[in-house]
Amino acid sequence: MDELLGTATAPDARSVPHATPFVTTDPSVSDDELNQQIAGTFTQLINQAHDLGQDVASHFGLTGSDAKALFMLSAPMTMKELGAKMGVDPSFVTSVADALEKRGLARREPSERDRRSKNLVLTREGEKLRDLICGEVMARAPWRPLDTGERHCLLGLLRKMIRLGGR
Amino acid sequence: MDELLGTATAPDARSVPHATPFVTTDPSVSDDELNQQIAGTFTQLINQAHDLGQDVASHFGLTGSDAKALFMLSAPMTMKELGAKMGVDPSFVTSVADALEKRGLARREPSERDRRSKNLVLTREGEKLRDLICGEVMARAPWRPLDTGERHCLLGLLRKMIRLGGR
DNA sequence: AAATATAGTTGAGTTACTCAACTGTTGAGG
DNA sequence: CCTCAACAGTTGAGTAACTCAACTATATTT
Repeated sequence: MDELLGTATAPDARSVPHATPFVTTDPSVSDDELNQQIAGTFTQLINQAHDLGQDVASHFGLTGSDAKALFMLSAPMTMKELGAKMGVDPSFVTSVADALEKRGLARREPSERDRRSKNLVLTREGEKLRDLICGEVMARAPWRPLDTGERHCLLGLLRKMIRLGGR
Repeated sequence: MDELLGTATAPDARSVPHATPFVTTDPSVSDDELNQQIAGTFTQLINQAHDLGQDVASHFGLTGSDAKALFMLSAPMTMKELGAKMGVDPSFVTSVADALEKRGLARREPSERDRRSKNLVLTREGEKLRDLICGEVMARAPWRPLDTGERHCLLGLLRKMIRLGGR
């Protein structure tokens, strides 16, 4: 966890691996303007992505949260872990797990190490549906119009934002 | 990896104005993997940004939607326009407008051209609060760790995604 | 053995919406 | 001018996506 930054003094080229943007810094745009424009497009994109998720999920008869959980359960994990990964309260994990179990997409398996905790495991059905949904989302993902190079660049920027922007 | 640096072809420059990413396309990462990783970081960022919005809004005693509306009302507009901009149902605009009006942050002004429609206008208070919130959000925005060049690059990519990725 | 912490559940409440049905206004066609 | 469909906004009911407080059943610490 603590390779957080590598170093604060590292050159930019290293901080965003695989994506070294050589940019024509346009001096006609002030920093404030730039930030405003990023804020605008960013929120638009967030809405777009959110709607995409909802749309695809409901198309397959799931709520957005259920689909999100399905996606994250590629590897089995305990309720607590899923809650942490989804960033939600444990009680909400219960209702999501209930929903998935009711549809036969996942099951709770008692942990052997700790009888308080339960592992969530996808069933075959669950895996199949996850793959279907995943494919549909990818096919309509917002980065569809970007070429490979641009995608690498995007990933680098996203990672830098997450590493340093969290909290 | 570095040997490819700078070999990116010039034509890319046209596709994303003001942001010309010369990218080291790493062949060790498959397209599928790349997309998966983008999907993961992207959803993480979306959550982060969403939480930021909620957090700042509630810190100022507003709901997230109210703050969003406040931000978008920099220029006055009709309910319908605000609904379109926020991407929500007209009926929800009513409740947001009610909330803002009740707090004295905005008021409904009857349109002169069309007596069915009403313009939403921020009060002085509304403008002050919007600026406060805006400042707070900017100070904690996820692109905080990006330098100016990287921000231009990001904006270019975001715009390309919105222009071509939307429905 | 007792006290405390932890994993998960239940129930109540909130926020952020949508949808269907209604009111008052407008604009186009007869 | 009159009608009538389309439209802006509102109301009320319902849903999705949560949180919070309180509880149960284990686990860990003392």
